[in-house]
Amino acid sequence: MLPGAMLDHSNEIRDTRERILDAAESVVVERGVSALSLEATAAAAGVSKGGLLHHFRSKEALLTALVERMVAEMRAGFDAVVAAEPEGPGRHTRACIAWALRPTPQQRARDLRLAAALLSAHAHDPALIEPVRREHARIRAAIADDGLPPGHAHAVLAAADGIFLAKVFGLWSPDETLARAIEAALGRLAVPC
Amino acid sequence: MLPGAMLDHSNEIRDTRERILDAAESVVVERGVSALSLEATAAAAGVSKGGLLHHFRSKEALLTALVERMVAEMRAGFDAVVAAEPEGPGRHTRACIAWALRPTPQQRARDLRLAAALLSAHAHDPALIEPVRREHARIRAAIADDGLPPGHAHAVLAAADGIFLAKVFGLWSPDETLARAIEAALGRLAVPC
DNA sequence: TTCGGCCGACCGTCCGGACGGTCTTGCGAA
DNA sequence: TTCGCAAGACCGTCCGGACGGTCGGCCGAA
Repeated sequence: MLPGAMLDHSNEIRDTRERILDAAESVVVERGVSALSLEATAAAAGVSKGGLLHHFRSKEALLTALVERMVAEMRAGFDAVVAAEPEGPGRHTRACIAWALRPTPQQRARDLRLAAALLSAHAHDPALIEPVRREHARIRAAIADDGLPPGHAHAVLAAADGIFLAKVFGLWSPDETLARAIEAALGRLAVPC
Repeated sequence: MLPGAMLDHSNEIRDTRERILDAAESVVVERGVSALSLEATAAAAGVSKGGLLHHFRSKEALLTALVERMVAEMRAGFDAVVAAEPEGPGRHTRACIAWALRPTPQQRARDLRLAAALLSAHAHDPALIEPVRREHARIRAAIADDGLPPGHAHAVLAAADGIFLAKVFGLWSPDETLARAIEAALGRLAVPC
């Protein structure tokens, strides 16, 4: 056997898991939280129900994995935005602004999927989104130690949360012009005074 | 029969409906969205399942009524806060700040119930929260015509949304000190410049 | 031949909703 | 005033279907 084959095999296993997670998100995005069943997920992933349960021993395990992957993606995305900001006071706060109001195309596509993971996990059991709470606390800690007045930094964080969570519920999303204006307004809070 | 008795009867009917709606919210608050079944709601309301279905012909009808009541409460609450703000530019924007960061004790107690209605309705069918979307649009319209730069006003609205929705998911809630600091920071965006 | 990923039939449970019945209430006729 | 009756609030049971999860077996790769 070629080493490549082993790699392929290993990747296939991993791909199946990822494919199932992708499928679960797709079901929620396209048909709503209430349609997220093991059968529907398996069908969308091109796998039998037994096959799905081979990878995730229960629905809760599936949702836990969904949340973990979501948090990892959010963390990586946010950290990348932080890295793109110049060092100095207000760095993390400005990163919040950029993350919420200057989403990359990939981020834009992923937002709905992150929302799907958050909503479905929370609907099944609010305790499942504990990793999200921890990640939020991590960002709050960075924000609080950002060299800005705490009120300013947390106001910006709240606004970023609001932009994202309003999109989660499909309540509202600013158009490009308004996004730039909001960005400018929040920017006024993100500089040392 | 006394006239009072007729009134009592009429009130009882109304109370039963309200009691069922209260019970549904209680079930969600105490046991999560996934525990919201007609049976559980009926039991919590002290009514049989048949009795519940007499007042709400389907689960969807129950959730629709829940959302309608929630929106009416939010609208009344917000309008009251607006009325308490002095007239002039930025009035609605400052009302957003007060609504999110200076909740009355009653508001505080109701926030969890509003969250329960929002989450359970959205989980069942995202289309059910359409009234919430309309109410949000109404507030946006008021905000946009508030005599402030649109970016500033919408930044404040986003922050208010973020405070509330973060509480919906149990992600975070600022303590009293931080709330005052955030209020002050947002206040800087809510005055004509 | 062994092993692990995967299949698909099956089970027990729960849920939404239907239905027929009971009791109280309001009201018009006698 | 009283009696009968229609209406509506509410009850308790039942059913069809969907869902989460189990289990024994299949099959290709090592």
